[in-house]
Amino acid sequence: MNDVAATGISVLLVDDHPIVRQGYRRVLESQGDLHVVAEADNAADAYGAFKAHDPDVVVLDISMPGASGLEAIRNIRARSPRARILVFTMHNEAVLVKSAFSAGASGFVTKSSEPSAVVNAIRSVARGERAMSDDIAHILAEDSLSPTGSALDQLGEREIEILRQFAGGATTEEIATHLNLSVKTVQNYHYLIKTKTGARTDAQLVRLAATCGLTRI
Amino acid sequence: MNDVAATGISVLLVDDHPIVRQGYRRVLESQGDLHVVAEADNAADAYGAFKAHDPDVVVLDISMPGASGLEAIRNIRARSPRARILVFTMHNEAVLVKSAFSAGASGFVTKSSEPSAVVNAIRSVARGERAMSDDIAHILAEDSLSPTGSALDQLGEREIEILRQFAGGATTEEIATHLNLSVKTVQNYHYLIKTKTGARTDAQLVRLAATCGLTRI
DNA sequence: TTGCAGTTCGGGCAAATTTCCCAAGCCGGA
DNA sequence: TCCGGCTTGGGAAATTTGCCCGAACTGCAA
Repeated sequence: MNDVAATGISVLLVDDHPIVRQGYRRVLESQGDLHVVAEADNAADAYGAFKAHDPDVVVLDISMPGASGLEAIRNIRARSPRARILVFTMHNEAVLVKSAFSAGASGFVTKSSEPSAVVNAIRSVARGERAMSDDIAHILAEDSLSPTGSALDQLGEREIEILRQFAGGATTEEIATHLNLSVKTVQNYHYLIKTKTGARTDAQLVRLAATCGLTRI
Repeated sequence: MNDVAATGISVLLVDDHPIVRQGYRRVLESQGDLHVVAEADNAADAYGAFKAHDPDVVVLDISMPGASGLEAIRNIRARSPRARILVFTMHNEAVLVKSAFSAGASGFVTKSSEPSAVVNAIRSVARGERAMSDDIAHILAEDSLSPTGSALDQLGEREIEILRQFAGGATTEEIATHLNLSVKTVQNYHYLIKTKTGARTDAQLVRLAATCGLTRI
């Protein structure tokens, strides 16, 4: 690992908006100890940039076109398990946060956070600690009060199948017919899937299914 | 009007993410002729800041909580018809662009644009010209050639806004709070949107919003 | 063999939401 | 001026959700 104390923290910025990257770069560099050594504007380039520059921390927005940011996290971590990745996005859904962490992220900070919170999160992640912004901690705390599991891997075979059809746009009756189940059973699965994944909305369920590759949009 | 040539261009930044504002501020100020004289983090404060500082250009992200950005545009223009407003957002839906211009915006630039395109757009708008980024021009052109409008074209601007938030994972109550509406009204919009678009399921609605670029997954 | 744990399947019932229908206010165009 | 569309919400019946429950079936291990 780099000698962080002596050389400062090197950062790889991944975000699809050029001017946003430029803005972050200036904010981070004004801190003195943070140095943006590379940028990438999509998930596919992120790993190449990571390999080329071996940054201490990857700061990455998961809402990007093309491959999902979650995939980028998995991609980088699979080949460089010591990589520190800080997710930095406007989204604050519990499902997404949990997916990001289980994909291998070290931190999760929303864009609503103060700049100081963001740079502190970068420093924490560089030290190998876990970091998240206050709003994320709150959402996760709220979510953890119900004895749910983590994300999609907690679902059984049937639940996955029903989630797939549901996210594909099928109605409850249609799913019941397809699978020769009673409507009530499908409704119960629907409810179970929501509680297990922590989704509070059907829309969140669809987004989860999409980000996990269960359905294509 | 201010003497732009002699004093430079004063800018009011409106965006709900503190670090994003900070980033823009640094990028713009590095240009020499652009000066950020005020910031606002929501549509409600935008007009107050405008009145207090009388900036040459308002740079505003329309995807904000609270009153929609479109409302902020109308708000400012209604009371100060000479205001120059440049919409600066990640969204690139033709419907949104048209709504923004008819609300009184002078320009529309996406965050995918190069920083140089953004600052040039600010200068154009300050000179009283209309400005838009290349991708927006392309989308508008494409849209005007298609005989069959997108499914979103039949929706009003409120419906679009509610659909965006819904597809983003917000609950009915959250949307009602964000937009200062009764839950009942949001429910009615939800129903109306479904019937207008022909979606029979919330999941289909999310997919529609995603394929139309209203939301990203 | 027994027993435990997990998955699948569905009933029940109160609470919430969806589905329609309706109305009033506002604004822009004919 | 009148018409039509958008926005905002009330009302009431129909449906779904949220959360409880039990039962059958599986595999697995003691």
